[in-house]
Amino acid sequence: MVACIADKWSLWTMSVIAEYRRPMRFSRIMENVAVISQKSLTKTLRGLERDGLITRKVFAEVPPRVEYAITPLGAEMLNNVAPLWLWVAKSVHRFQGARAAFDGRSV
Amino acid sequence: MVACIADKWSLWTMSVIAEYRRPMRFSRIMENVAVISQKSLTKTLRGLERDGLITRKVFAEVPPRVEYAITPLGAEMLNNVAPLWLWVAKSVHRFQGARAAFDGRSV
DNA sequence: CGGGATCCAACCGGATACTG
DNA sequence: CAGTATCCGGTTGGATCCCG
Repeated sequence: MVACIADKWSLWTMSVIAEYRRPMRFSRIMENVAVISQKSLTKTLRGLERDGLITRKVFAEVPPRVEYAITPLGAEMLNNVAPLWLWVAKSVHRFQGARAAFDGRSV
Repeated sequence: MVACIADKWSLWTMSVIAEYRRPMRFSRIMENVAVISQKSLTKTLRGLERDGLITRKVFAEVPPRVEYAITPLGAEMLNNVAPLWLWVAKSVHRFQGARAAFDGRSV
């Protein structure tokens, strides 16, 4: 549990919902998380909801409408992940350098 | 790549090596990461070495000796992960609360 | 539209056995 | 001691079909 940090899609999905700044529908989320399959998105959203990071609101309409939104806990988590994410982005070249050296040394 | 953050064992392994503050042998690492299998530890260490987060030094002795140590990049990464880790630890009860509410509501 | 159900390939990680 | 090699069950995630 709380796999939302390590999970392949969770952080990306959360940031998409958070940046939208208003309730977001399933299909719109799927557009923005791009290559995710609908099965994985469903599973990811359920997990996030389960952990209290997003809310899920179903409207009894035809066609159905379901809206997702970030919770305070979710927003707080994103804020806490941000610094690390920025550091990684800033340091990517160092990882790549190390990787290249490693791969090259045994040629 | 740079899966070292999401990976199941990488962070734990890194922190064990870092806290040891001197070169650490394979078997000692395995003792401290407790339940890890030796296969997974080997794979984890190789990945960390590949990303430049730890060093691996092999001594031509019998029996063999291999020593691992944290690199500056590795130490820096741990420092950047620490705040998030602390926040998660501090907030675990909130996740648990959300989880309990979610599980209980559909009974 | 927002899924659920099913099938399937790929991968992960543990257990065990063997080795230089 | 520090791995490598093999097997194997469980999970992940995509693709497809169906449904209210």
